[in-house]
Amino acid sequence: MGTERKRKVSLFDVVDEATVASAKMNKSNGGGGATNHNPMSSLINRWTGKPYSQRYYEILEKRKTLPVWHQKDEFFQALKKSQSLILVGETGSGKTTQIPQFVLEAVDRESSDKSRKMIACTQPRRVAAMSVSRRVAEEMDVTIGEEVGYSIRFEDCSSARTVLKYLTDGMLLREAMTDPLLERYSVIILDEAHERTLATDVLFGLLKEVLKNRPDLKLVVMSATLEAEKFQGYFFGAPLMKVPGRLHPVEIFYTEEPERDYLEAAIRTVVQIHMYETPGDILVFLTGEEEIEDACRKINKEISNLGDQVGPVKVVPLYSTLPPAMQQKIFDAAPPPTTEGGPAGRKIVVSTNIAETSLTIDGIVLVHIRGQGVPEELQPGKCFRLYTEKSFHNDLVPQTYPEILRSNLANTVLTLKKLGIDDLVHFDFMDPPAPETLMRALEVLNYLGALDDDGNLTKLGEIMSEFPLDPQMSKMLVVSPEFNCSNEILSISAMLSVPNCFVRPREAQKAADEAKARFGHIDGDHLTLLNVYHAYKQNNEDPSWCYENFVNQRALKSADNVRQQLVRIMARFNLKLCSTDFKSRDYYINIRKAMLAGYFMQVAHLERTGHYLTVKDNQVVHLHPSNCLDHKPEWVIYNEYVLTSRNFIRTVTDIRGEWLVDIAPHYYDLANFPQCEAKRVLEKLYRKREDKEDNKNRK
DNA sequence: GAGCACTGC
Repeated sequence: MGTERKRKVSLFDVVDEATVASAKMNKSNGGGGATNHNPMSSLINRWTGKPYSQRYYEILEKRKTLPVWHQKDEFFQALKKSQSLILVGETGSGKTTQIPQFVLEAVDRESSDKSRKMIACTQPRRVAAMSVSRRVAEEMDVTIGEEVGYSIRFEDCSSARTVLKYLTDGMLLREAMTDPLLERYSVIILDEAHERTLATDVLFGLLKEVLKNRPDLKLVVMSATLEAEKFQGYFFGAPLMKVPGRLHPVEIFYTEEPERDYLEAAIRTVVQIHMYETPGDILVFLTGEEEIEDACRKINKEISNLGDQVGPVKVVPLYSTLPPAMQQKIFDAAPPPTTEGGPAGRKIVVSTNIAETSLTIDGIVLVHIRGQGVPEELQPGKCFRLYTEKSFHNDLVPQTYPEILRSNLANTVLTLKKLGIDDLVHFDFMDPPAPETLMRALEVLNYLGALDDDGNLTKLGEIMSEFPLDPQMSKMLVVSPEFNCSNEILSISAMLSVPNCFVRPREAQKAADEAKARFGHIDGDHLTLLNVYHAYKQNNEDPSWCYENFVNQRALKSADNVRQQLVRIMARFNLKLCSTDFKSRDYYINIRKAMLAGYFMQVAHLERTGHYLTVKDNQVVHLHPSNCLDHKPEWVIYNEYVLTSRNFIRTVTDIRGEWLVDIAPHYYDLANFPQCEAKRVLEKLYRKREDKEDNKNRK
């Protein structure tokens, strides 16, 4: 009874005025310390049942300066009135951290029922889901993973107590596959909707359906100004609320002349900022992992060469394949001065575009960018652009074409089928893909046996849809036990799912090529990848072994992670984990056959002219020079078709024509096969097979 | 004889 009363008193809105007053009072008393007598300390945290910490009040005071706070009541009313709501806010408005808390407060007012449903807030990127949820947990004075949590691939940091869950859009889509009405949620917030990821677009259409069937569910779509009216029109004319961004003075500097070597220019600029600018952290944008690691090393080296005349630095890389614990380092504080009163320390974050939007790193005041992102609203500071002003206006065209209009949809269609969407043609996409693209996807899934001839999901398709992989790869995995090699196919799938594991530094190309050749398997690149994985495990995942053999340890570690996830899914469907005896001559043959069972649509045939032609669509292709074959096989399967200086097929493996006829006769049905050399060869193979069967029957 | 990178499950 007593706790009930305390809880009611402690609701956020009641706390507001009083707490700020108390925080101010504490501040004027000399602030902060636990020894202070806080007159409001009797206020109890609604979630933990304990008094709020001093820090809570300090943070609350800061939160109240965010633009979004001035529209809190307006938001409550809009949310109450309408099932869906569009919220437009620029970076810096505080929407990502505050709106979910407002929603929580609104829901909490309506019902304090313990069996209440969760609030979901989606983000397009993992780092954002993780970092924002931590921030919100701190603001609410609760432990991350308890009342506030997050769920991303490989890491579920939530519990039965969780009431507010941040997750990636892809993760929510996964959840919808087992819970099509998303019944564990009462409110769904789609953040950064303007990014229009494939998952967001599918969620749009799905949620439109779900809202009809669940009058109790509410949807908040949050977006930057772009296309807000389009969202409004799409979501039944939902009310639109605008939140201004925080205005920060950001000075922008351009280079006078185009930079020849932007990496070198970036490093030079960072060093100069560190030497001459006022304290504040630095954020640098570069293009990729290798470049970032390289830049971090060089920055560290250059600054340590300067000795004591400059402050200490902490250089932190940030990119998606970095393990989460390393990504968290971007939130570490800048190092203190080495000597008392000496030059200030600085944190330097060197990042890909994952930090470009939707991520606020405290203390960043100097932004230094290359590329198309324009994070001007971060905080007061300076932005150094390593290109000319002219180039900024003329050359940097924002790419706004949604992913769904650019992608192969086989995987998306499989997901939609699993979600119970039968009529894809009439599915309410915000931007419908071309019908041919959908038809092509349906056809591929039918050939793979995931859909029957009526377009219905088969048992096989249902299992395939559970794997976070392309349908070809899931098919190969699901059938691999029939070829007695699921362990090996698991390893190959994992290796194909991570960034290229072969490192080839400019200064040691020859040594790197030699190292790669030692893993080479004459039958193809897939088997070479298998060799690398086996060698990595046999050497106990030793980092120095990786370094000496020019393989990227992070890629292998991540492959191992992916493999474990795939193993769990295999177990869920009682798919047997098995291997052919390594000494058997069938060991590699079985693996190659299993791969073909998934990739029979990605086959090329060597013509007498010496060129490869892809089957059915007859495109001239070349083996990518990174391949490790010592011969030109008559038939190959390939993992990727890359159009660069020529048409290349990359990651190729030798397979036999006979297998095509045995494993995928439905695809290699010559009745609808274009005239070509491959067709004539296949005709012979079919005749041979018939003869064989005749002989058998005669015996 | 070689275009790179990034995001998500």
